[in-house]
Amino acid sequence: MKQHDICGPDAPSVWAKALNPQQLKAATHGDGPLLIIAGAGTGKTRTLAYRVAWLVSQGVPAERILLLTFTRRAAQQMIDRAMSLSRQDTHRVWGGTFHAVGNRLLRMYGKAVKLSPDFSVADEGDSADLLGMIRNDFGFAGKDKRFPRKTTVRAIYSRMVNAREKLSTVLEKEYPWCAEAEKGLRQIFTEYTNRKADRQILDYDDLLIFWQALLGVPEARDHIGGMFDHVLVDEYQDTNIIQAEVLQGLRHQNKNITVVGDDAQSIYMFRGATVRNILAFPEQFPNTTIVTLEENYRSVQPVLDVANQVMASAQFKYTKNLWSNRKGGRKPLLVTCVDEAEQCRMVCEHVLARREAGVPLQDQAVLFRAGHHSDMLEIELARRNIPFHKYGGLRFIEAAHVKDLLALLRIVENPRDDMSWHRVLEMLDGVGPKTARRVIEHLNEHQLQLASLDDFTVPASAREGFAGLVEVLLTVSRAGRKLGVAGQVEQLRHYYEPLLARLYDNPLPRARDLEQLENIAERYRSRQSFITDLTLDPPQSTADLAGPPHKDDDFLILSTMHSAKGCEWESVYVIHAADGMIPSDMATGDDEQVEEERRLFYVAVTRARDRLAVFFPLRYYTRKHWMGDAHIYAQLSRFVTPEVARLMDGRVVRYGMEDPVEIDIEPETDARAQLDELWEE
DNA sequence: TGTAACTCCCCTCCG
DNA sequence: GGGAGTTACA
Repeated sequence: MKQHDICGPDAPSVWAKALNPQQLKAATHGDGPLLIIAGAGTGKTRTLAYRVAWLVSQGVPAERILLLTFTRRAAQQMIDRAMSLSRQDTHRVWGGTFHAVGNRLLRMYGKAVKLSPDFSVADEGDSADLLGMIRNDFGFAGKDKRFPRKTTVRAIYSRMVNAREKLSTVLEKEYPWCAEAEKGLRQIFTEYTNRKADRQILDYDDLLIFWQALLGVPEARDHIGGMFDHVLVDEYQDTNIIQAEVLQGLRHQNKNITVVGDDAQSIYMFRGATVRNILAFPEQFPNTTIVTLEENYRSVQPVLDVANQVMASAQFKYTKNLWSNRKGGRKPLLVTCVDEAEQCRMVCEHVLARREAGVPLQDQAVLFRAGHHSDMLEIELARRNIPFHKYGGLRFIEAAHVKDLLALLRIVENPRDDMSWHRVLEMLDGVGPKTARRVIEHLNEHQLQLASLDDFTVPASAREGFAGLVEVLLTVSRAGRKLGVAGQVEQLRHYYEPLLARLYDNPLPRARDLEQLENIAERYRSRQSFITDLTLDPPQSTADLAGPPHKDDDFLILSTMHSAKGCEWESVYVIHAADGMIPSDMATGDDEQVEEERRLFYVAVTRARDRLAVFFPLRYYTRKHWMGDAHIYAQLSRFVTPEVARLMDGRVVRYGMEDPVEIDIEPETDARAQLDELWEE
C-alpha cells in the first residue's frame, strides 16, 4: 500500500507521538491477517479507531470496511473517533454487532437462503414462548412427567447451536437432569425450526446461522466477501464458533482480517463464546501478524497489582502481565461492612467524598455481578437524591407491559405472528388459550384480513374488549403511513393503557414506560426497523430512555460487570465481593465456570483508573418467607485471597452509623477468620 | 369446557 | 415479583 499523509504533512510524527510502537504497528499494518492481543486498558479501542482512520486515509473507501464490535455503541464510538482523526467521513463504515450486521445482510441477500426480506427477529423471550407453545401442543406440559420448562428448553437449544454440540452432549455435560427428555426435545426442536420457517422468524442464533449459511452459497459468498476490503473485529475472545466461521467465510476474497482481544477478559462462555477462537486464530489465518499490547495506560500500578494478583491464581495461564507507567496512586480499599445496608451507606459516602474532591459522578461507577444486586443501593441513592443511571440487568423491553404493546404493533406489522396474537388476545377479559386459538384459525382462513374479525363471535364476556381490539388494530393498520411509527405507538398506547390497571398492580410507572417507548419510536421511519432495533439493540440503560440530557446533569453509573466491559472510570466500587455473589453460586458447578467468574472480577477491577474499593458485606438477610427472617454469614470472595488482600488497604471503615452495630459473629465462623486476616496488618 | 383464583418455587451475565 | 401448574367455579 502506498503511504499517504494521514491528516496533514506532519501526520506520521503526530501519530508516533499519539501511539506507542506496538499500537502504531497495529494501526498501520498493511494487508494480511492481524491479531492484536491487548490487555485491559492498553488502548485497544484507541488503536482500532486509529486503524480505521489510517485505512480510510490510505484510500480504502469507508463503506468497504466492516467493523464488528460487541455493542452498537462501541462501534459508533470508534467510528466517531476515526472520523475526528482522519477528517474524512467514516460514517459509511459498516459497524455493529455480529447480530446487527447479520440482520442487515440477510435483509439484503437472504433470498439465497430462502428468507424473505421482511423476516422478523425473535428475542430470547419470544423464542422461549414459541418453544413453550410447541411444548404444550405436544402435551409435554403437565402431569406425570417432569419436562424442562420453556426457558430451559431454549437454553439447551441455544447452547447446542452456539457451541455446535450434539443434543446428547449438551444434555450430558450441562443438563444431566433433563436427560430423560431427549426424545421430546428433539421433536420440539424440529417443530421449532419448522414454525420459524413458516412464519419467517429468526431468533438471535439464526441471525448468525443464516449468515453463515449465506456464505456457504458460492455466489452470495463471492458477493459479500467482495463487499469488504477490511474486516475488523473487537472483543474477539467473546465470539463463538459460528462467528469465527462467519469470519472465515468473509475472508474468502481477501486476507485483511484484524481481530483484537484479550484471553484474560473472556466472560461470555455462558453464551457459547470460546477463547479457542483467539488462540487458534494464527492457525486459521496463516501468516498472521501478532501484536501484543501490554502497557496499561488506564490504571495506577496499585490497581494493576491487585488485578495481576487475582489472575496469578488462575488455573489457566495468560500471556501477559500488565504494567503501568502511571506513577503513584493509592492502594485499593477492601471495605468490610456488617451487612448490605451498611454497604449501601458506605458506597454513598465514598461516592460523595470523591465528588467533593472534584470527581464528577459520571466518572464513578458501582459494579456488581447481577442486575438485582443494586436494588437496595438504588433505594439508598434515591433517598439521598444522588442521581444514577443503571446499565445491564433487567431490560426495558423485557418488561411484560412493554412486550404487550410491542405485540400489538407486531400484529399490525405481521398478522401471521400468532405468538403476538396469543399474547394480545389473552390479555382480554374472558379470553383464554382456546378462544385465542379460534381467532387465529379464523384469521388464517380469511387470508389474514383483520376486517374479517368484525363478524367473528367470541364469548359474551369478551365481546366488548374484542371489538375494541379489532377496532384499534384496523385503525392503526389503515392509517399506518399517515400516523408514522410514533403515531401508531400512540394509538395503541391509548387503547392499551386502560388495561394496565387490570393486568398489573403498579400501572403508573408502567404507563410512563409506554410513553418512553413512544419517544423512542419518534426516531424511526419504519415500523419494521423500530421493532427490529428494539430487539437487536435495546436501550442499554435508564439513561437511554430519558430525553436529551441536561448540560449540568451528573449521575453515578451503576452497571453489571458484564456491561462494564470496555468502560473505565476514575473511581470504581465493586460491591458484594462475597462468595455466592462473585463468583455467583449459579456458576460454581465446575472449574471452567469459576475461572470465568475470576476473569469477570478481573474485568471489574481493571475498570478503575485511580481508585478502587471492594465492598464485602458480612451477612445477608434472607427474605424467603418460608424460612422466616434469618441472616446468613457470608465469606469473602474466593478471588480476594490473602495475597490479594495484602495489596489492599483492608481497614474496616464505618460512616454515618446512627446506631453503631457490633459485628456479632461467632469467632469460629469463616467470615470471622477472614476478617482477622485482614485486620492483621 | 374454559377461565379465574390459588399455590409453589425460583430467581445470572447478553445480542 | 412472576411464571407454571393445579384446583375451583361458571
